[in-house]
Amino acid sequence: MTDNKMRKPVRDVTIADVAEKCGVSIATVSRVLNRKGRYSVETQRRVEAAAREIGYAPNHMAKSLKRKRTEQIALAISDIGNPVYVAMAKSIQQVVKDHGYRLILLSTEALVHEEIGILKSMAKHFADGLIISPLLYSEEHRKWIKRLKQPVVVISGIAEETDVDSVLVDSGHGIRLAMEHLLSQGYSRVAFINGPSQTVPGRARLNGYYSALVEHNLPIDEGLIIDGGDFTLSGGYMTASRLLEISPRPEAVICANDLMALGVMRYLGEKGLRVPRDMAVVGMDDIEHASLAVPPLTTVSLLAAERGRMAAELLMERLEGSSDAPPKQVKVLPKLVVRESSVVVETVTGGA
Amino acid sequence: MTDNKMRKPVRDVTIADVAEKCGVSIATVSRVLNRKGRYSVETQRRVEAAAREIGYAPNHMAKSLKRKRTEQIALAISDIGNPVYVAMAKSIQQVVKDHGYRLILLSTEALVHEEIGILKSMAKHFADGLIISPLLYSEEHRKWIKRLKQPVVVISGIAEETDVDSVLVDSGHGIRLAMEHLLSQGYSRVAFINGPSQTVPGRARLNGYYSALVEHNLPIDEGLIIDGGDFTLSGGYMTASRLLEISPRPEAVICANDLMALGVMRYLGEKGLRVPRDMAVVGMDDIEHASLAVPPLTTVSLLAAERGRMAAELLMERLEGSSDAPPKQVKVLPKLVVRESSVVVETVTGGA
DNA sequence: TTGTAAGCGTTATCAA
DNA sequence: TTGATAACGCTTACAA
Repeated sequence: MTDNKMRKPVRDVTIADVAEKCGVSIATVSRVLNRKGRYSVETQRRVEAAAREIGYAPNHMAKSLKRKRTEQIALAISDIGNPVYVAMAKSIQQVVKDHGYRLILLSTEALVHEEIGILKSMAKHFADGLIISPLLYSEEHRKWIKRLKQPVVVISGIAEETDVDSVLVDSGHGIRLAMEHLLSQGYSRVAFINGPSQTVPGRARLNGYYSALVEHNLPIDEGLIIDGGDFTLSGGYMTASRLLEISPRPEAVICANDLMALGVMRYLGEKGLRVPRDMAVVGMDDIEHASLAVPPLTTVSLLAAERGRMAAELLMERLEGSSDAPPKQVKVLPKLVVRESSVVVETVTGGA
Repeated sequence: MTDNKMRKPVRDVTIADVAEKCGVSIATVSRVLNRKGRYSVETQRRVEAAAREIGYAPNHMAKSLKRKRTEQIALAISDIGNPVYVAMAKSIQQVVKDHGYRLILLSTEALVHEEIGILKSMAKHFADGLIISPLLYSEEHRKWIKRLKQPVVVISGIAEETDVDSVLVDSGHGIRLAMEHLLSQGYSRVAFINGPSQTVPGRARLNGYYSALVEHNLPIDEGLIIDGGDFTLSGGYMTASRLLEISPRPEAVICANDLMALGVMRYLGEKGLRVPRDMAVVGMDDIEHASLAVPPLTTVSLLAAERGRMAAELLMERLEGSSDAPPKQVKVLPKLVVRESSVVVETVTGGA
């Protein structure tokens, strides 16, 4: 209301301005503002007052250049729409913030060249460290990660590479847990809807499915395997129709992730099939939507939040401590979470 | 395998190394690498070869300091777990990338002091521009935004502030659309589950509910209003019980967003109530899950993706063009999306 | 067409 | 306890 046409000042206020303002050198100002070195209380008072008064804010670019650190951590994930990555991001955020870093989230939209692009720009020093959960682990990934000066932590499936810190979870084993559970419930014809099979998680899960079959002396029927597309809700929904084309109809289906499982359940619901009575459904990831689905979805937790936390801690350790310790691989075990979408419904007659 | 203990080089390769390598000055290297100014083809060849050979990557901090631009845009959103913000982020990402900027996503976890923190650190020049969708618009927000040198675009409800570029949507009007629709379907006792009522969207939606009642000469019954907590799935689920405590039971419910509506539908489902037969449900936002819910959820789209795109374009315009043009406010109209969760089910007897 | 040199805003190493 | 001053790695006049 009162401010008439006052343009924002064109040059911004620097350390030199506050130095001049209170008649000390820029060195002193820097010392006071960073609480480094020695200075009198009186000087401190004056510098701080001056800084506040003229609205000084340290220039992050200059600081970074000089200190050779940006105080930023980059997190590269393939899809911010996927609750699993959201969970990871949140726990990572927590850890890095506690250590004084800002987390910057980079979404690659599942594009490999975007991932590589991020790796490349790490070389340009726009962050001090990187946590990446690559969909693919190509030779190019390896090459770039090796070349980087900053520490990198990979969140992935089983170890593709032992040269780099990583947090691993064997999602294939998760699929085996799911299969075991279904068999124990009496289901034996179990279909599998996979995500993109060329990706690391896609491949791991498919292999898990195969080895579960082998493990239990079940026949391998390629007709029971559906390539689901893209790990999304609508991906699951859209491929579900192919599930119903299989004949005889499978008794249960394992989906490569919860989002797809949810999509499948919805399709089944629309077609009038009841879960688990007409078909049992198991997912993977244990996202929030899973527990609130109707019926609540049985799933295999891959402990996303915990993996995130661990990855962040690994990174902080590198950043703050022994940067030349040998690479660490920390493993996490998938955990079966049984809910109603996969348990045989007995006639409820009150249990004793 | 072959690489024995070769430590990553401690100093990284600079423009000076390239210059030395091919016997030209650093100025020439800079010119070639930035394709600026004049140089012979021969020089270009040599510089480029040398750069590639010794693995030169421009130092982003130095470049930023000199050029006074980071080539980064910050996007501050309150919850990366909310699909609405994801949709926004994706379309913003698209636009800024096309203009050569990197988008960095900052999640405030709905904490106001985090929002302010981001505003403050903008003053430190860690990004060239900011898009923010504040939950609250306090005096402190205003103060900081005004002080910033970088352009800021606010994505919000109805204009709180005309001093800054903004993309607005009147979500209160959206609630009115929902109400109108429900009334047209014959529902008249309509409850309202709100998100946090101290937030901008919370307040706007509540006001929308009131004015819809007034508009249609309906009695205002505070008993029909539930403060839902936090705009999340489980928030909706958990408050749904209070919905059923209202007596007589409302015929329909409008939820302040889809996530909460989905939570409500699940609760109702568990309690054996059928939607819309026993209670109609309408949400807001039109997230992907809404169309795939059972039954598909009627909702009011607030055009998140489009608002994101517009905000980004506004920002790019500021950055590339007339930075002293008067602030722009662009408005977007909420749109009703009718699905099955709110339409009275006639006995289906085949249409003409 | 190329090179020299002056910054960008800091931090940090010296002396004073 | 303070102040000059030299970097940090780059861009960009200005000269040559």
